[in-house]
Amino acid sequence: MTQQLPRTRKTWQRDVILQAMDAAKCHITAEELHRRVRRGVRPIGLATVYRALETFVREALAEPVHVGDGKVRYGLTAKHHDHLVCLNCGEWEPLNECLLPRTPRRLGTFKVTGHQLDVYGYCAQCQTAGA
Amino acid sequence: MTQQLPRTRKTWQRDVILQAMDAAKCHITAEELHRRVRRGVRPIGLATVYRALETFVREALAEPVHVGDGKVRYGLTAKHHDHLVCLNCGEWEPLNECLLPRTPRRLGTFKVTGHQLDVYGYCAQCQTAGA
DNA sequence: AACGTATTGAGAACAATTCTCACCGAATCG
DNA sequence: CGATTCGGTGAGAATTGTTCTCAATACGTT
Repeated sequence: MTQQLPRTRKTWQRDVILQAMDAAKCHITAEELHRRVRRGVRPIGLATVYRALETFVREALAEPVHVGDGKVRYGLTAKHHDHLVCLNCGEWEPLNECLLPRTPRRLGTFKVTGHQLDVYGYCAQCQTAGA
Repeated sequence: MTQQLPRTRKTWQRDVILQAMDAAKCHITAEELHRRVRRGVRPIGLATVYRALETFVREALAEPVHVGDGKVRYGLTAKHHDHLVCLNCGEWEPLNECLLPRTPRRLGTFKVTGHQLDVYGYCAQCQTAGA
């Protein structure tokens, strides 16, 4: 399944999408990103948002997260942070301190560029609810 | 979104599903689980598999993983392990050593029961391909 | 400026997951 | 032990996040 990376071209759409990601406080879904990005003068299609995100991920510029519901969320690698996820209610919140401060650069032949950590458990509310 | 946990009842279907999960070497999808489970004497519906998995997750018996494609995979918490995920080709593999051996039991008011770590980067093949 | 080719947009297509609803059966209570 | 209650089950429909299609556009190079 190895693929040669095609040369990526610079487009104003990707710039806008990157700016929107940078403006976001936490990881956001492609749909949410699309909603924000379409407010601009020139509309950007949802498919383009998905494709841009795919490219960003391949370039290790962005990282996918899968907390909570079935939607994938994306964030800039530069603004990396992990999450607490409640197993009972599904709520999640960003985690300030990174529990994995220094990952090794390599693991065997694998070249490491980043990570995504979800800490599972129960939030305060669900604990008192009898979880 | 807090929900009271209903008392869960013991059913043979859930036992079968749990056994199938225990027999699996790594995390597997609900569909794959269903395929294995339907081979038995009495068939089990796909919806039941999804519902059982949801219950197991709420009880911290199983943990969801989202490596690679768009499918969610599940594994027993007891057999926990993390993954390496290639950003370019999407391939992934289980990671033997856990990079986060001891998570704190609590983080603020949050009660920690486990975690899921995805280490991102590029596999050997994609590195040589010019990634 | 012209060319080759990656990128875009809109909607259709696809697929993983959830929902619906009638029936079943595990746990509880008298 | 038998009745009752309410969570669980099955099959398929429905939902919805994501990818695909294809003609048109526009980077970047020559």
